[in-house]
Amino acid sequence: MSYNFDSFNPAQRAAVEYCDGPSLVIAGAGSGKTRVLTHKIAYLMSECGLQPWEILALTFTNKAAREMKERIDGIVGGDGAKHLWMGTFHSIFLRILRAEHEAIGFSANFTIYDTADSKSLLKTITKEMGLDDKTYKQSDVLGRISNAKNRLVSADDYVNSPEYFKADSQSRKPAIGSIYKRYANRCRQADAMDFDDILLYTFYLFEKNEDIRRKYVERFRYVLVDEYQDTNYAQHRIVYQLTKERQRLCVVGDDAQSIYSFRGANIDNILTFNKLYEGAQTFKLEQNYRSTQMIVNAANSLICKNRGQIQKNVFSENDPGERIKVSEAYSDVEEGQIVIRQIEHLRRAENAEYSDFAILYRTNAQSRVFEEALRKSGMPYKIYGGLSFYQRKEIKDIIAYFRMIVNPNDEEAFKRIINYPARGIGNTTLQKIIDCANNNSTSLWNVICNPEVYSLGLSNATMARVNVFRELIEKYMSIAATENAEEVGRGIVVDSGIYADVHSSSDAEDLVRQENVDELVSGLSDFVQSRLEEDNNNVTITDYLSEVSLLSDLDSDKGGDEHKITLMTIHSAKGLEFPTVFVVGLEENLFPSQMACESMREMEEERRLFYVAITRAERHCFLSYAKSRYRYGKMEFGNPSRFLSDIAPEYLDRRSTVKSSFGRSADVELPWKRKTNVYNDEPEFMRSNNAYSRPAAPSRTVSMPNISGGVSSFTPKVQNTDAFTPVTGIRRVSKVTDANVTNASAKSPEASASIAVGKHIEHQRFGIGVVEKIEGTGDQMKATINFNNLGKKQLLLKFARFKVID
DNA sequence: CCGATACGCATTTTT
DNA sequence: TGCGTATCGG
Repeated sequence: MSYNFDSFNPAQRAAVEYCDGPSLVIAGAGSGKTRVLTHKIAYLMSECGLQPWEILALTFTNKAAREMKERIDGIVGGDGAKHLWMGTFHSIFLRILRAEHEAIGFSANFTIYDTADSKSLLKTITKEMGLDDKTYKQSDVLGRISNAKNRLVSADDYVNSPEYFKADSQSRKPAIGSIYKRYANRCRQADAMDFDDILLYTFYLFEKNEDIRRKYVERFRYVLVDEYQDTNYAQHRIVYQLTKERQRLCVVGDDAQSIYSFRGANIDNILTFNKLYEGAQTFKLEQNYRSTQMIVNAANSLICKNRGQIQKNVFSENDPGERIKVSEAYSDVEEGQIVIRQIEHLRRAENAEYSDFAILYRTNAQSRVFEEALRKSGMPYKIYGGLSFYQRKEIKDIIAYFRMIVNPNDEEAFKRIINYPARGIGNTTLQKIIDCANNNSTSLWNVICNPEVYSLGLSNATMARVNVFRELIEKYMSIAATENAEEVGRGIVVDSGIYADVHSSSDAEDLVRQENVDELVSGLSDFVQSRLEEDNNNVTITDYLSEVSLLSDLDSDKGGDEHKITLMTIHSAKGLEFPTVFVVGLEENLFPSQMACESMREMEEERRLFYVAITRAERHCFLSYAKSRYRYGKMEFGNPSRFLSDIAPEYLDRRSTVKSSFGRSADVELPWKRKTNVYNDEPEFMRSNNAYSRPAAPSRTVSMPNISGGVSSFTPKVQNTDAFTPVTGIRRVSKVTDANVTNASAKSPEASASIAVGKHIEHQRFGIGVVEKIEGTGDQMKATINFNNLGKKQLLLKFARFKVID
């Protein structure tokens, strides 16, 4: 009956066991946080009598949610985890908003605008309002709006707020309020929400509909929040709405690893948790099981330079380990070589795998040099970051068609595809449609569906072209509810002319587009397939869209990427660990970033970022900086990062540091030492975003054409197809042609016939498992399979792709 | 309406 | 440097 806590330390165990009231788990880096979280959920189910659907567990990534579910199934056995309400804030609340759409005045199929859609709409709006789009840069304006929403400030609140108006006026952007107002109206008109709206509307849904709030309070008998240090105010308040009566919640996080305040995360949520939830128990997980003592100590000595943290004592009882090595390189290229030499050395000395290494940097642009160096030396690597699959133009175009079919009022989708592929509808025509829609407070789609009502004033020829488009969309709208997503998707890709368009030429660029389109279609096919296997319902394009709208960069760990060196930004490395980590580019104005030097808040966030970087390392951690590097095509000279001197010297090995042969010596007279620490922190209510650009720091750029010639010859090709070239975003290794896709979805009647309880089968996606139960007959025949890696799943044999192996 | 060329401007980004 | 957008000419 009692839970097995054998392998837990006292703090971990206490954190798992305490379920009666609010609790805050401060989980130092590498302290087994995920383990506590997953076991706590298992414990709630097995020891506290909670059903999985009575538990709400909020994470920050889809990947985290997926991995935790798998681990929970592993602990509990069976497939209970799939009934948990576990997912990102956005996906969980989107689900609730769709169910309660009437209460917020949206239709059930409202669209989610991604950042590009939002910016595009803002651009349209600034133009309409006759504002200068240099003063009202879309990214700035969107940042402001986003920030307001994250603080639960609606458009109406905003225009009525003297503070916001004053701040905007001071930065000479007094119209932001009216832009926000107009933006919000347009989103509503288009039946669309942006990412931040998901939280904003959830808050208002609960705030204004007590009955609905009660319903979910009743449902969620226990609430858990992971990465609490990265929640913003809106998320924090929503959690409070759901937990204030019962107070049964557990938040887990580490204030020292808060690195997303630029996106609105508010570290105060975790720092003041005990005030909001009085009597909350605090548990500190302080033993680090990941890293050597040296690494932990070095990280501690760094992070204690920040103020205002929760007191804790992270320690390691692992090997003492070796000091952190610091290397100085003359150039960015040499820095790459240093890293490579070190990898070669450790491969020989410790028999290390390529996958044991990670190269972490502050900005994506830094990946170039390492890519080049690794390619030259023939080492396999993979790069994370860059354009995700769903951000590619050809993919966005297709998705825009899907969006139109599901919600024809979607203005951004409309703008994107009205003339793609080209059908002779230009900007003038589009502008007329938009103006007309604005004047009549309706959607673009309504305007083209009722041209006589809204007197569009288009020529007959143009109107005819518009009608072709309208009929195309209408045709698919009418079949979207009954046909499955794959049929609809294939149909639209061909019918719209996209297929012909990407096949119109065969240069390298177009080949990539073709592959992407094929990949989307095969992804669609996979999606339909896996949904069909698990239940019998029709899988529509609406289902598909609601699945992909919150999937930004599809976690590319699909396989085939083992045995490779990992290159990524420090931000994306959060939560990961590697035996050996290289933190590169430790230079002033790069890390810490130039942008962070004005405010202490941001400087401390940079320091936490460095802390995160170091604590990714299990055994070896290497730091490096280059005295010169190419930036924006120019050679720049830099100084070593102040962070290097933030680490206590007894944990560093700076032997390899060569004294500078030109310029200033690294350890003497550093520019920031002359500065007193006066930071211009913004007023509290507009903090933590990038909405206002700061005055640029004086440039120290020096042009050095002679040197630049030599170095620029390393410049990699843009489009590369050799074997080591990583593909950013997701990749499916298999090339799936039309024919293959159809074959792949074929049923396997022979397999279904020979299946029996006790037999082993190999499923195409789920791997190997044992048949535990068979029920139903004919098309309804289902089997319960216990998969080795995934636990139990019910499959509908009619659709399942597997073979019997014994 | 589309292509070519010029300009300007650059963090981090789980959603 | 190199990408994304703005503008002009066909």
